Amino acid sequence: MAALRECGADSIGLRDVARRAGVSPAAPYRHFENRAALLAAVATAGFEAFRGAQDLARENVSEGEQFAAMAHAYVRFALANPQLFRLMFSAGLEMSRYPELRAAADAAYAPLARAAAREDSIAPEEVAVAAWAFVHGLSMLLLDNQILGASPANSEELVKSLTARFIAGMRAARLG
Amino acid sequence: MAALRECGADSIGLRDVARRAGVSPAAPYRHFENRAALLAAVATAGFEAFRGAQDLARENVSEGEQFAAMAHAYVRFALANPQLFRLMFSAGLEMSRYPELRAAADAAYAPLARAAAREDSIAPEEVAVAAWAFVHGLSMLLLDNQILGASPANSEELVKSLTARFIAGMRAARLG
DNA sequence: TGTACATCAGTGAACGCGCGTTCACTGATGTAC
DNA sequence: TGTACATCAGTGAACGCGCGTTCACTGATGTAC
Repeated sequence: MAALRECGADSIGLRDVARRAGVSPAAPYRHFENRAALLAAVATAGFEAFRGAQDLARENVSEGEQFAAMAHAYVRFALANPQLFRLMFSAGLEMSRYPELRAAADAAYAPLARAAAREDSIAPEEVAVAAWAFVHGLSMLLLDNQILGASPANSEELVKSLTARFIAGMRAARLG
Repeated sequence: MAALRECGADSIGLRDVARRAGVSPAAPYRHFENRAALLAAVATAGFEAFRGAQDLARENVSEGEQFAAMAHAYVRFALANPQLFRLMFSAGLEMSRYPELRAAADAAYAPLARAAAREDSIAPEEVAVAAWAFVHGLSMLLLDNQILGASPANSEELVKSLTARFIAGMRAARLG
């Protein structure tokens, strides 16, 4: 069920979901209180899949390369599931009203944050947020086609070199 | 006219704009071909205002502090004009169909890119995009209330220290 | 100076559409006796 | 083993709504002669 709307159009609606599930528009109300609750559930599933991708990315990778691998996976997930990614981060869902969503989002962020925090023992939380901002911004700009000369299709090299550069910055600052 | 919709609600519609301008729903068609053209025009004005804010931020600031000043201004603009910012970056406007929009967006990015490029003479364009991704991601995460413990209201300190950290990284990597 | 005309921003009513949501209902499933 | 009943996912029609867009129109403004 969660898979359907990842490749969706411009926005996600309750009727869309019902249609794709081959079911009448009223059927979702058997399972969700309203549209927002449904979206929250989809976003929660999205964060869980995202977390899975992050965990997968850091498997069989030496500790020093984990952050890079997860950053690549972060952007790849965004580009592969644009609608889902937007829903997860920019749909204005009230996390406070959906505790599982909050939990899933936090859990999804944790591995990346941990890997980034390892790079700076003095201010681990700060460096984690900075790293997050970097990969998230890169994802967004690519998704929104804002970077002149880069498209979601040909972005892999750009992502790799920018990430390497960012990591070099983190490490150099730590040593200095 | 451009000022009205900055404090708008969840999304911007043609009828919204007409309503706020105190005018009938059909009136905008005297000036714009359709909704997309109107949004493109608003976004263009947004980028021009954004560019103005960036230019203002780097005035009377020593060269070494320009990037920091512009990064702060970038985030401040996003938080002060959430709807406009989203329209500019995430509304899926086809820049190729609206050359003035493309031009305004490029012009708005230029000052920040130039300041970032000064920090690394070997790969100035790369460092510019990385810096952009960082400030953009920070803006987005704050706007979307994703950062636990930070809200648009109390974010100033966080932005300052993260930016300082990012700059330290850029500079340390350059020297190393 | 005065009249005729083109221009053009704005009107207001209407259109078709898809949305979220409600409603009384149907029909299959599983459990109690 | 068979009957009665509760549960519950899904139906399909309807609701009110706001949207983007079209249409024939009005009325003011400025220009040509």
